[in-house]
Amino acid sequence: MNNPGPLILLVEDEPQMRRFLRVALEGSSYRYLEASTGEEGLALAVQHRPDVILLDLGLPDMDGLDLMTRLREWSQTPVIVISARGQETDKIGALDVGADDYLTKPFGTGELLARIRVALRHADPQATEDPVFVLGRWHVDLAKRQVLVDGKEVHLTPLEYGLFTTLIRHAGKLVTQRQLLKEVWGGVAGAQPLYLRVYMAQLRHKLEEDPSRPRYLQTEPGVGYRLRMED
Amino acid sequence: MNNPGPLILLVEDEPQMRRFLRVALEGSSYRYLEASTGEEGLALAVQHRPDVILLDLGLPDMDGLDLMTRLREWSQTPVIVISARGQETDKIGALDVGADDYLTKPFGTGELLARIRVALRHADPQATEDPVFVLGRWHVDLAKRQVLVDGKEVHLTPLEYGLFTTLIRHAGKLVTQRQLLKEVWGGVAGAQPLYLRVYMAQLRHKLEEDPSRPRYLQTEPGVGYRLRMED
DNA sequence: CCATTTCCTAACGCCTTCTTAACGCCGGTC
DNA sequence: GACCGGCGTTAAGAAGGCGTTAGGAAATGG
Repeated sequence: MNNPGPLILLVEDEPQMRRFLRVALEGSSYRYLEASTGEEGLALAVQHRPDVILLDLGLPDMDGLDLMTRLREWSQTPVIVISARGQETDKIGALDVGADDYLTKPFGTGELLARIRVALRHADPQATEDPVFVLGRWHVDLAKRQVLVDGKEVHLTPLEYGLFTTLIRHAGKLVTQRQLLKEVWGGVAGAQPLYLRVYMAQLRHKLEEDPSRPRYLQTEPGVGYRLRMED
Repeated sequence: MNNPGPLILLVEDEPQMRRFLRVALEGSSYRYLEASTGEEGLALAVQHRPDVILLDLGLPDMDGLDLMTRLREWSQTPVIVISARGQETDKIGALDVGADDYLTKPFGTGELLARIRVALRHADPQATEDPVFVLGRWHVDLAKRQVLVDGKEVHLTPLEYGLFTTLIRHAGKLVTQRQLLKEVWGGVAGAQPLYLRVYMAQLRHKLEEDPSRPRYLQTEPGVGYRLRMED
């Protein structure tokens, strides 16, 4: 469950490029390592066994192709080459000594991340998980429309689920009664604040440890409700 | 079997481009097939099981991404997308629905061949079996359209099979009634939720141990159905 | 053209879900 | 300290959705 996320190794000597790559990887829940020379990169690869390697060919201490060759003597880790040189012979050379992809600078963050996903998919075809909202003992998979409490599935009716996910969408923020009624009941006339009381109670019974003292599903008297994020 | 060289499938509608690709592959000891439409491409893929597919996104009869999706339902064959569109969103979209590489026109013959070699390298030599979906006592061979329960073949009508595989394709996820009707009945007007009730009942009778208490084919009242994965 | 399979449709009873009402609790106000 | 409004809780009735069955229409295949 608490998968720490794939590990990416950057082998890149230019500080500017390293910063760019770091920013690209941050926020995508990847862990990453940095090396500024080929030798350092090889050492880190041996030590930490990254899931993907991003390799700049223009290194100061050794040729990128040599590094590829030495790496492939013992490791099948996917390598995405990043290079300023867009010559076809460069690409062919890198791909033929074992690189899995070749990106020419400049390139976009989105494409890089997509190609990293492809590389990860190749390494482990099974692992294609949905984004999951986690809070305390709750795991909510919006794609599956599934709610787990302590790993056990809890069934929610359409209105319960709608109310719950509306609060999740505005996690941490206060949501007014009017807003909840509009988003969950679809703006149909006849929706009353009473509904919220009833369904919040049902949600707390199904989800909260102590429904009478809700930890996360909190009431903001006279205004609305809030999904509390801090612990 | 004597290895006659990898088989490449070209899916490309422009004759000019097809000629170029054909020339690129000739002399490299590749065998190749050609399709000028998406449907033809899918048919050839099913029949001949190519080792690599070169796919042009700009097809006349169907969207390239749809073709990718339908192909990935049963096949892990590496796909190299070839496109005139170099937009980053195009690349990301194609890579995320299962493409293994993305080449923007124009490109060099050498690079294409190198990327084909990468794709062939990725293809696991021993993983040539049909993709089989296994769940409990069920074995579903998506390529052969064959369903086994406890090793015994169970016959499903086309609609039953379509409904079942649609749920398999979204295994674990909830599929709304609207979605099922659209994907199985093809968006034809007149498709009613009643159909789902009838065919789900038939599926449960043919597949579930206790049809009155389905273990896998579950109803989400008011929303849709789900193929439950966990036990 | 006939036999067989497959699909559509209607009817009925059961079950989940939604709505609504009643009541008790808590806090604030006069 | 009594009143009042907002909230939580529970339960019961209403409404709608679902499973099931069966028979006729349509499509399929020889």
